[in-house]
Amino acid sequence: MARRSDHSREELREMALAAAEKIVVEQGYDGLSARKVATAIGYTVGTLYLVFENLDDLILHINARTLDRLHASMIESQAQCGDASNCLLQLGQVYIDFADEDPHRWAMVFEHRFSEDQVVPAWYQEKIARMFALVEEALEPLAEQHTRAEVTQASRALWGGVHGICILALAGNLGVAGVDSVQDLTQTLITNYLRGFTAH
Amino acid sequence: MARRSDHSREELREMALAAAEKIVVEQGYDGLSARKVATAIGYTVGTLYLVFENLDDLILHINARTLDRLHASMIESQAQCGDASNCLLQLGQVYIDFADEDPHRWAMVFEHRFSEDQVVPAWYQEKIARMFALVEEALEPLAEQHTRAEVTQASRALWGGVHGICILALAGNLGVAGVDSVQDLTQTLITNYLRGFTAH
DNA sequence: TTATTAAATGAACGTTGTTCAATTAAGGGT
DNA sequence: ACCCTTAATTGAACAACGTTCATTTAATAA
Repeated sequence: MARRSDHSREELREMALAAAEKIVVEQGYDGLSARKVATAIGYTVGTLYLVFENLDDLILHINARTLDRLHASMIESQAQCGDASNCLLQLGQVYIDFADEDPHRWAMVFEHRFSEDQVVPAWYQEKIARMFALVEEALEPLAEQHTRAEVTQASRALWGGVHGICILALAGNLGVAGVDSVQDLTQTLITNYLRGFTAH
Repeated sequence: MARRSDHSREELREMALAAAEKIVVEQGYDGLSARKVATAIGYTVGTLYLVFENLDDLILHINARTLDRLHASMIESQAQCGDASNCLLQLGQVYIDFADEDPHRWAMVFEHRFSEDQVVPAWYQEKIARMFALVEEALEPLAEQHTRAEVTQASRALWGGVHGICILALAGNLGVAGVDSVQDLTQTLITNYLRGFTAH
């Protein structure tokens, strides 16, 4: 039934995503364009639009992969991390390392604004929620004195905080240089926050 | 000596900035274009480039204004804010309110990435540093047990944190709706952080 | 061998940032 | 009153962008 196809639709998607990721990693978001991706996989622009709705759709799927890798790293760090406090510190470290090692891909997840009419699909939102769930889980052992709602609240506040340090540092707005300084800031935030959170 | 000038260079800059701000406020960063600004002030594109180096330069100056207004709001909130802890809580509230009331202008300050070769001028960096200095000042009374360097560190961690909540909430990544929830999160972060910071 | 049909193309459209030769008009000199 | 100088302003031009879709290509079924 299939006509003229060197690659299936699914193969095409995979090739396009891989090529696009390569461009983003090397040249940042601004370096990405439909024609560049198409050329990189040996096809023309038109073909790209048979496989993705538009560029935002492509970016959404790249971001989904990035979030998957980030989540995997975070999960891995929780395998044997000691006490609850240490587990949270490790989550922070993994998060900062991840952003530092692949700033362009990370930036695209958290800085790219999708066009307002485009709805961010539920399965994508879930990938973000998953990250916070991990923090919430790590926070649980320290929260005997708190309700469930308070723990949810705390995980959002704490992780929003870690994220903020990360984003300001990467943009060069924190007046700090080097990953180590950013790690220090993050550890400071987490440590002090937890001390406050667990104080009776 | 002056030839054909309905407006001086300085007037032109002012008009362009005002028009561009209007566009950003109403349509967001994506709605901004050199031609739109030029049309809005009754000139053509070319003229805009006599007065600004390029679009990034224009945006930099809009952002500078935004930072000035933000700084003024933060200063004002510190006039009579009670004890140190309350002063910091007020700073947080002002920050969130500011972002909430003018999300497009705020987003352009913290989400627009300037092209990498372009150097962000010192006077601009200073406007960012000024904000952190304010936090540091408010933190001072609570820091008897800490060195100067630790207070600087703490102000960056804390304000990075507030910023992170703000940015995630505005992007809709925190699963919360309404300014009040964001204010709650911020207050949670500041309160717990301070409790940890001041614990002996 | 031909007809069918899906795959792939690439020209076209409207938009973008940016440049710069060409044009315009105001003031001073005669 | 005239021209000439000179700064102010223009707008056509360029390359690149996202997106669309009539057209072409080629693999299969008949």
